[in-house]
Amino acid sequence: MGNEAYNHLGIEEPIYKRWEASGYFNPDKLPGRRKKAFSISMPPPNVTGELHLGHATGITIQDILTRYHRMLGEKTLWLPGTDHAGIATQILVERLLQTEGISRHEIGRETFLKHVWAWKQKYGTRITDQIRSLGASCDWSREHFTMDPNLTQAVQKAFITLFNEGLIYRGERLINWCTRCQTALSDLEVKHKDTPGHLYYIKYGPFSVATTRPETKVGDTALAVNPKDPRYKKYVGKKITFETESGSLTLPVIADRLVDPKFGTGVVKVTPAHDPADWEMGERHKLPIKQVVGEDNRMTGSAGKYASLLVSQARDRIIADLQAKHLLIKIEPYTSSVPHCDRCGSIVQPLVSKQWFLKIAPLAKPALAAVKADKIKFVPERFEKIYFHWMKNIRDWCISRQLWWGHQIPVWYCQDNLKKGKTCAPVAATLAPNKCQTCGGTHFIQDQDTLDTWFSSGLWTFSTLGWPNKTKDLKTFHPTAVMETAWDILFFWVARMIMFSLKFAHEVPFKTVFIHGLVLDKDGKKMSKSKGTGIDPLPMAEKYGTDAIRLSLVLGTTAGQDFRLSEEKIAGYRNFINKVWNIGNFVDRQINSAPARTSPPARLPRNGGGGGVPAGRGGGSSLADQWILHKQQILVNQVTEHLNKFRFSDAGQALYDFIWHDLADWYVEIQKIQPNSKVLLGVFQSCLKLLHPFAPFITESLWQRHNKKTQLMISDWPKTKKIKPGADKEFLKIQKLIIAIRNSRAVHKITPQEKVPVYITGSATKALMVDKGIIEILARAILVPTAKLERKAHGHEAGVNFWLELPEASLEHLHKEVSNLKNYIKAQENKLKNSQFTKNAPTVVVDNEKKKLAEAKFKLKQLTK
RNA sequence: GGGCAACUAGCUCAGUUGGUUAGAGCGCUUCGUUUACACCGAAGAGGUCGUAGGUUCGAAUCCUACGUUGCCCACCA
Repeated sequence: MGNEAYNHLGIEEPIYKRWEASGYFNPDKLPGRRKKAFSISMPPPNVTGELHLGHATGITIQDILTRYHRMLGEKTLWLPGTDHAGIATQILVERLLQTEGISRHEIGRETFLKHVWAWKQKYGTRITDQIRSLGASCDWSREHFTMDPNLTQAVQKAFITLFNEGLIYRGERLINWCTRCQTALSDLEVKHKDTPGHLYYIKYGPFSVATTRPETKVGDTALAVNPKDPRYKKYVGKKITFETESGSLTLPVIADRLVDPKFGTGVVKVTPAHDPADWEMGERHKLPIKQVVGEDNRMTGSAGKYASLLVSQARDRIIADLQAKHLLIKIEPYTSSVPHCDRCGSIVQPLVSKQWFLKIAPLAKPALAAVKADKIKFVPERFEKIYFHWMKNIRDWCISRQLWWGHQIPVWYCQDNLKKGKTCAPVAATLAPNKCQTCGGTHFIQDQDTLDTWFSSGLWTFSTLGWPNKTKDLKTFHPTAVMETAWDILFFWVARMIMFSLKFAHEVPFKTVFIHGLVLDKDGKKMSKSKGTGIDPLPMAEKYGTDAIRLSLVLGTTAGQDFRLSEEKIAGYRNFINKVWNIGNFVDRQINSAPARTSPPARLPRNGGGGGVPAGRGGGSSLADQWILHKQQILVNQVTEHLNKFRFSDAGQALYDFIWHDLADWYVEIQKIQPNSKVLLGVFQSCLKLLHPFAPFITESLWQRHNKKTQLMISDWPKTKKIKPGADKEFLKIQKLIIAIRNSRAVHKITPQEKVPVYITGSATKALMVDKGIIEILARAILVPTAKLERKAHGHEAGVNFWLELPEASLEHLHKEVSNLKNYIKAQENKLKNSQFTKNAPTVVVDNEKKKLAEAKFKLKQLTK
């Protein structure tokens, strides 16, 4: 009975249901008077998302923080939600419709959006259900979606405010255009990949010009050289006329610092419409802009005879034409950095387009200052540097997307004057204005574009609490305490939340940013679904239990550091969970079967030899009881301290070590000899509390065996106390002696069944004999106290010499120890002889070294008697 | 081109402001079904902390170079 391994199946789901039904995920329903508020905003996963280990890591850490602070008695809110994920969701639904042969252009915007909402209705809870299965104790009654009416209201309010302040503007500028997604992208959504290609050297009159994109040469509007380059000084400011693949052309020669004289030939063709650097030069020198690549990835009408060709075709044609005219000097293999769409992976075309932009500098400045002033702290700290660097070099943010799924830009254009060929000033408003302020017209149409998904997520911490309304939640829970996220969305999201929150909520969005690492596969590669190298957390949870998954994602990891995960690791923590389960079974058995034996054996008064056990403390408790209670209190202090400092791994590791190696390996074994079920139960329940944030299911399940009416989730966190040093000293001697005897037995190949007489002698003999029973059983020995040392000892520990009764003395195993001791003593003596050391080192350190030397010498003497 | 991180036992990783004879898990070796647990217990082997210098009484820990790997940022055509 009760001998079965822990089976999480059938345990986790009812427990989660009970938690949720209790209402305690909601801070308003928590019992007791809770003054201090603690809140975390959950980074909203994409509605299209499927739970991966990255989510699981974040959810686990956030849940640890949430459960910990709830147990501390704080008014704790963890607010969940999902993100509409503009591009990702639109692509997904488009593909879905395509399988039915429907294109979104056929059905139109309104019908398409109905399909997307229907999809969201159907599958949008998948990700939140998965988050529930991880045990997340977030307040589902406050769940939000970025396109909820109140969040949409927040987005509109934010946009209109920025618009009216002149921080949002519309303009024709060079942007990143994904020809596949058919939308503009922000700089962040573009990933540069080193791509092997060619460097073409083309004859431009007197110059040789190197380029990787010869097809853009039909869009050239200048040639540029470095102002300091003596080779070309005489050309600067002049116009040159030269032969091209399509006839003769005249271009000005400008001087610009952007040109690197060492690269290529030091002469650059300038194509302002299709290259960021060229665009910048074009602005500086007021160059004409000639767009030759269109949004459809084909050459435009301005490209002359190459018009309507695909970009790649145009390139081949131009090269052929140049060759025919002997204008191509040479081709070199060359690897250059080519922009790709972060979403779909196709090549991004830089081109000029009319888009909405957010002026970022006025927002970035306070966002920088807040972190500099430590109003926001990053854990680990090094990410502040990365944040600063990015913030300082940030450029205006292209916020409009040519998508249908998202927040439609709340800007209205008057149509009436348009007929007369005039344009009125656009108006930013939630609804169409009644009357045009410019012309009195009454017909308006709304801007067709939507906002970048990250515009709405940037408002997340406060829009979910009710902003722009002045709600109680906003007042109570904002700023949030911690933002827990991965480093890969530091710029996308964290930086923008800081800017927006300072702008609109007039305070920081969170006080600490905790950054976890990415989960890598066991070969150290980023997990990838397409490559099949990923571990899917849900089947793993099914197999090993959710608690084991949670532990494997937190223990043995460091903040900000990517870490590897393997199934073996998860199995290891499953074993630990099983250990906890079995300790629970043992505790039950002790309580039920041995209630009469709870009083410990009578104690002899201890002399302790100075600094021993505090006499009054613990009354009738045994040395083992005192030891475990002492260690237990150290554990409470450590776990609390680690959690306060976001050292989740250290906290979990301390628990793992204590529960397995102190509680199970020693104290439980001693309970079989010297039961004290009161202490046992107390220590165990304290462990359940400390472990609960990490492994909520098993701890709650075990807790409710003895506390049917209460929930561990809302029990009080154990209190930290000052540690009295030395309270464990006497028991440590017993432990050492047992280990030493076991060691000797193993070396001498004494089988475990065989109980052997062990002779002990020395000053501590009397004290140790008090716990004779423990030593004899755990070391499988019969202790024989002896007046004096009768032969060479097999060991010296804890103030006694001991030797085993063996037909022949075999002391070989001691040789190594003796030689180690000798070496150590020599090193210590040298150290202490060094006057520089004794002079400079703190006295505590010196004294400690002296003490260690004395101990080693004494031990050596005992062993060589 | 700039920057960041990692390099510690066969493998995966700790090592909290420099101070015990550098730790854990897995794996390995030997032994063991002792009434919580074989998803277990006991004992053990295994590391000159990437390399070379430097600072210091003292360095895995601080500084400087270098090497290897990974990542981020960047307008080098």
